[in-house]
Amino acid sequence: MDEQTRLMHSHTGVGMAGHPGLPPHMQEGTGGPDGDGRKQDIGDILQQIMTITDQSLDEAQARKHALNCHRMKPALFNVLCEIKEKTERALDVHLAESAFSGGVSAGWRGRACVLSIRGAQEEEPPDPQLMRLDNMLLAEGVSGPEKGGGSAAAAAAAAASGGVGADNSTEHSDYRAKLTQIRQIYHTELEKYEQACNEFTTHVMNLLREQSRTRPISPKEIERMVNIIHRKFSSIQMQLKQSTCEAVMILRSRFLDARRKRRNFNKQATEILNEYFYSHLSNPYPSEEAKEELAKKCAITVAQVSNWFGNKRIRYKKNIGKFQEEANMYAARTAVNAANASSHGSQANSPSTPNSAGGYPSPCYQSDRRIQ
DNA sequence: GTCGATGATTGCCG
DNA sequence: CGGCAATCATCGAC
Repeated sequence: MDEQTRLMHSHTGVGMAGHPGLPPHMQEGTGGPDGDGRKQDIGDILQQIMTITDQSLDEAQARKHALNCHRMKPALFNVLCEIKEKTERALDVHLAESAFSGGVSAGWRGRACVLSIRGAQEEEPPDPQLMRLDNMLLAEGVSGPEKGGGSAAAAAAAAASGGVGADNSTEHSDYRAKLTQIRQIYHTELEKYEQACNEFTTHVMNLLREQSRTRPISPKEIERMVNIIHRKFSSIQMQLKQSTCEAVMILRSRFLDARRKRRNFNKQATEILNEYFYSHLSNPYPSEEAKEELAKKCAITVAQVSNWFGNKRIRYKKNIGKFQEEANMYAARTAVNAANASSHGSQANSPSTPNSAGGYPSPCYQSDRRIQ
C-alpha cells in the first residue's frame, strides 16, 4: 500500500492519540468531549489551512506538518475526498490539456496542479497521420530493423529512376550513409524524448504523491495525469517523426535528382530495344504491354522505353543511311534467331510482325554482313 | 576540350 | 494522351 492510499484510507492509527508535534496553541480545545470544543477545533484547523499561504515558507512547512499529524486530519481528508468526488461527477470539464500545459510547468512546485478533471481518458483511435508517418519511416528503413537500413528504398528509388543497379554503388552508399545519419538522429532523439517523458512522469507522480498528503488525489487521477503527459510527449514524438519524414523525403528527392544525371543504358538493354525496333521496323510502336515487357527485360521504366522509341524513331527517320548497318545487323540476328527457333520447333520469341514494307523504309538485308 | 551519341524534357499537334 | 520535333544536358571516346 503506497503512502497515498494509506493516507486516504487510514481512519485509525496515525495521530489519533496525542500530538507530539503539535504546537501548544493547537492543543487547546482538543481534550473535552463537548461539541463546542470540537467546532472550535475544526474552525481553528480550517482557519490555519486558509492562512497557510500567508506565512513564511518555514512557518508554513511546520504548520503543514502539524496539520498532517492532527487527529482530525483523516476525517477531514475523507470529507474533502467525498466533496471532490461529487464535484467531479457534476463537472465534466475538458480542460485537462490546457490545465496541463499552463499548469504543471508553471505550478511545478507548490502550486496545486489542476488535475481533477474528467474526460481525459477516452481511448482515442490510432491517429491516421501518425500511422502514415510510422508506415513511411518503416518503409524507408528508418524505424525498422537495423541491418541494411534504406538499401531497399534506395534500390527502389534507383529502379524507379531507371538506374541499372550495378554502376551506382557510390551514390547508393552516399544515400545509405545519409539515411543512416538520419536514422541515428531519429533514434537518439526518440530515446531522449522517452527518457525525458519518464523523468517527467516520475517527477509529476512524486509531486502528486507528495501533494496527496494534503490534497485528495486518487490513483485514478495520477493515472489520468500520466496519460496526459504521455499524450503530450507522443505529440512531440509525432513532430520528430514528421521532420524525420521530411528529411528522408528531401534526401530521397536529392538522390533521385542525382540519378537524373543521364546514364546510358547498358549494352544488353540497348540490344533488346534495338532488336525490337528493327524487327518491328514497319511499325515501331510497341503497345503498352510490349513496353512493359521491354522495360522489365531492360530493367528500365516504361517511360524510358517510350523515350527510347521516340528518340529512335525520329533519329532513324532523319538519317536512315546512318542506321543502315545497324539495321542490317539486327535484321540478320533476328533472322538467325528465327531460324534457330524454328529448327528447335519453338516460335517463342519470334516477332509477330517482322520487318516488312511499312511506315519506315527497311534497309536491304545484306547476307554477306557479319553477324555480331 | 571537342564532338558525336544518347537519354530526357518541352511544346505542339491531332 | 501519345507521338513528333526541337532542344537540352550529359556521357564517353578521342
